[in-house]
Formats: sequence, structure tokens, C-alpha cells
Amino acid sequence: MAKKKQETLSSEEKIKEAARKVFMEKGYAATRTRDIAEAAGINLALLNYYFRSKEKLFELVMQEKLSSFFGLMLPVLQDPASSLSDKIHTIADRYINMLADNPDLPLFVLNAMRNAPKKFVAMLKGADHVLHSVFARQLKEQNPDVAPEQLFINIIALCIFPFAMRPGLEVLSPEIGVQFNTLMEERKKLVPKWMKAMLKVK
Amino acid sequence: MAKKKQETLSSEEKIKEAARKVFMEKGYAATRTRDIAEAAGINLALLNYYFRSKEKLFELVMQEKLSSFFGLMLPVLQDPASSLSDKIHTIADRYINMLADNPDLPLFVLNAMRNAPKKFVAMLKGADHVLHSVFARQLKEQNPDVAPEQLFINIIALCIFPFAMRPGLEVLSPEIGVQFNTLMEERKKLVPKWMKAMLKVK
DNA sequence: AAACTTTTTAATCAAATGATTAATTTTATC
DNA sequence: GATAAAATTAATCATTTGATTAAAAAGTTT
Repeated sequence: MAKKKQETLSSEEKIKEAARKVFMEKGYAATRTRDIAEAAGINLALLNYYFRSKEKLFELVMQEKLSSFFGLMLPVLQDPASSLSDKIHTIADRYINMLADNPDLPLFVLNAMRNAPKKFVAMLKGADHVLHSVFARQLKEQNPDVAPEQLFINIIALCIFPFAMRPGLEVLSPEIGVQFNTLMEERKKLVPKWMKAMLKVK
Repeated sequence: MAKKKQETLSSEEKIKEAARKVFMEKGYAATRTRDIAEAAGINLALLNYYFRSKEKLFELVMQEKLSSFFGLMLPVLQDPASSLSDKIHTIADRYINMLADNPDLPLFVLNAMRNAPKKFVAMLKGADHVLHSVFARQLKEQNPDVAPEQLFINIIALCIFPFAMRPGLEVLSPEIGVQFNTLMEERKKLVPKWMKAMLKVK
């Protein structure tokens, strides 16, 4: 069972796990350190014993989440060996897979970027060359008439936004809610096709 | 001057204005009623005098924002007189215009939908027929091979997501930051073209 | 097993926070 | 201009919340 594993985790790791869960679900401000302690099944004081403060613990989680979020994209953008089509396919496939398992990640990352742009800058030092990446160059080669930024925004938007707006979609159309996973699965093939079609637009 | 107008606002209206501003910038949990009182230039007790509680005031603002956010889209989706192409053009144009003036709106709405799906359901009662709208029917007519939900998601994603991810974009590529407004202006024409191209994808 | 270190706990603190109260000032009504 | 109603204020409450402390328990070393 999953329980067995949890029980054998160290207190430090139990707190981290709980912090990931609660911070992702409620965000920094709405999270109480007591929520985390309770979810972890540990004494509140242990949180400060291991992590000094709520903020430090949050930064740890944020660092992790930003890494897994951008780590999935950045190496692909810079890969000189793969074609543009390959890159688009890989990005769509990876993001849709990952977000199916981490539905709260997009909103968490968007909020983190908005609320702490400075820390965020520091974290992504060295990753700030999207515009001069191999990916951008390949986009430009394929379609010199549209700014590569536009198409970069598009692939990210098409892959990630559906997950961010899922709760809204479920209200606007309950049917979408029940078939959401299927729709996202379809998107793995559709996004590359759509991108290909958009690349032809002048 | 803009000041003149503000000074003549009633206390009630000053509080609402300040609440809009602070809630939009920081979200519900991170906002202190004292922040709002200070921004409004009124005594803290007046907030409760006019609005009973922080939560009631927030719901008022949320109601307003959701209305302006969805009110822009829903009538278009149901318009039997306009063509599919017209609808797409109208939606892109309106959203990009509106979000240029309200950059925090997307994240605010996404968070509101995620955090209070129940209240959100109540608010949008009667607007829950995206899938059976004229727009959805027109999409289906134009391309029976792709679920209309997919293309509905796409136009929303292409228009709204760039604003939600703007802080991230500015870090990933400072150049995008400076030319953001220009890029969004270009998108008014590009989004309809892209949608047209995507509609042909089987 | 004594001495020492690390981990864990219960109790508590100080500051922050949403809300209320009672008094005062301003505005409207007669 | 007196009287009542509405608006505003300063002071205060009760809780919540992040964090600390001092003591106890568990684990390690010699």
C-alpha cells in the first residue's frame, strides 16, 4: 500500500511531502503551517526545526516545482539534433503527460511567477534565452513572417492552458469535465498538427 | 485629473475600488482588510460597516470580474447572425483589448474558479451551454473531425494565456517584455488566421 | 550504562488580523 | 435650530498564526 511507504518516511520528508500537497492546493498565503503539520502527521514545531520558516519551506517547494515545470521544456528548446517538428511533438507529449498527473502545477507556477518575479528570476538564471534558442531559430526559418515569440507562446498555451482552466471548463460545460482526460490525450496528436498548420500562416 | 474624481467618490465606492485593486493584485488570502482600508483612504471599520465582511466584499468583486470576463464571450457564442469567422475575430479582438487594460484578470479568474468552484457554478448559472452553443455548432460544421471543445479551448488559450504567463515570459526572455503590447496587438489579427488554419486540421 | 546528541513534544509568545463597540461627527429632516 | 439618522472614528476584542522555548524522549557514542 501507499501508506506503508509514508510511514517509513523521515519526519523531514513527511513535511516536504505535505508541504508540496498543501502549497500546491491552496497557494502560499492560504496555507497555514498547521495545515502542513497536520497533513504530515508531525508536531508543528518540527516544521520550523527542519525548515526554519514557512517561507523557506515554500521556496524549497517552489524551486522543485519550477524545475520540473521548466526542466521539461528548456533542454528541448536547445537541442540542435532534433527537428522543429520533433521538438513540438516532444513538448506537447511531455507536458500533457506531466500535467495529467499534476493538475495544480500550471496555476501554481503562474502564481509563483506573478507573486515573486525576483526569486523566479534568480531561479531561472541561465534559462533566459528562449528567444535565441535553437527552437526559436527553427521557428524563424520555417516562417520568417511571424515573430517566433508568438509561436512559442502558442505551443505553451495550447498544452498548458487547458489544465489551468479545467475547473472553469467543467462549469461552462459539464460534458467537458467527464471527458477531459480523453480530450487531453487527443491533444498530444492535435497540438503538433495545429502548430504545423499555424506555421504556414503569414 | 483622475484624482478629482476619486476624491468625490462615496466611501462605499472608494472601498469597492480599492478592493478591486488589492484583491486583483494579491488574491483573497494574501489581502488584509487593512490593505484595502489604506488603499481606499478610509477607516477600517467602514469596510465592515458597508460590506459586513472581507468575504462578502470579495464575492462582490469576484462577481463583477467574472461577469466582465465571461460577459465578453457568452453573447458572441450564442449569436445566430454572425459567421464563425466573425465570432472568432470578435472574441480575439475583445479579449486582447480588455486584457491589455486588465492584465491581472486572467489569473484572478483562474484562481477564483479553482478555489470556489461552487460559488462559481452559482454565478454562471445559465451560461453552461458552451458545448451546445451556436459557436460549437458552427465549429462542428466546419470541421466534423475535431471535437468543438478542442477548438473552443484553443481560441481561449491563444487569447488569454499570454497575459497569464506574461511575468514568466519576461524572465524567459526580457525582449518579450518590452514588446509585449505590440505582440498582443499583432495577435488580434493572427489568432483568427491561426484558428482558420487549425480548423482545416483533421 | 553514562554521557552526549538528535529528535520530538506540549506549552507559550508576540504579532497580525477580521471584526465589533461605543462614542463622535456629519448630514438630513422637521 | 432642534432632533433624528447616517457616517466616521479610535479603541478594543477574540482568534489565528508563525515561531520559539524548555523539557522529554529516542538514538548514538564511548
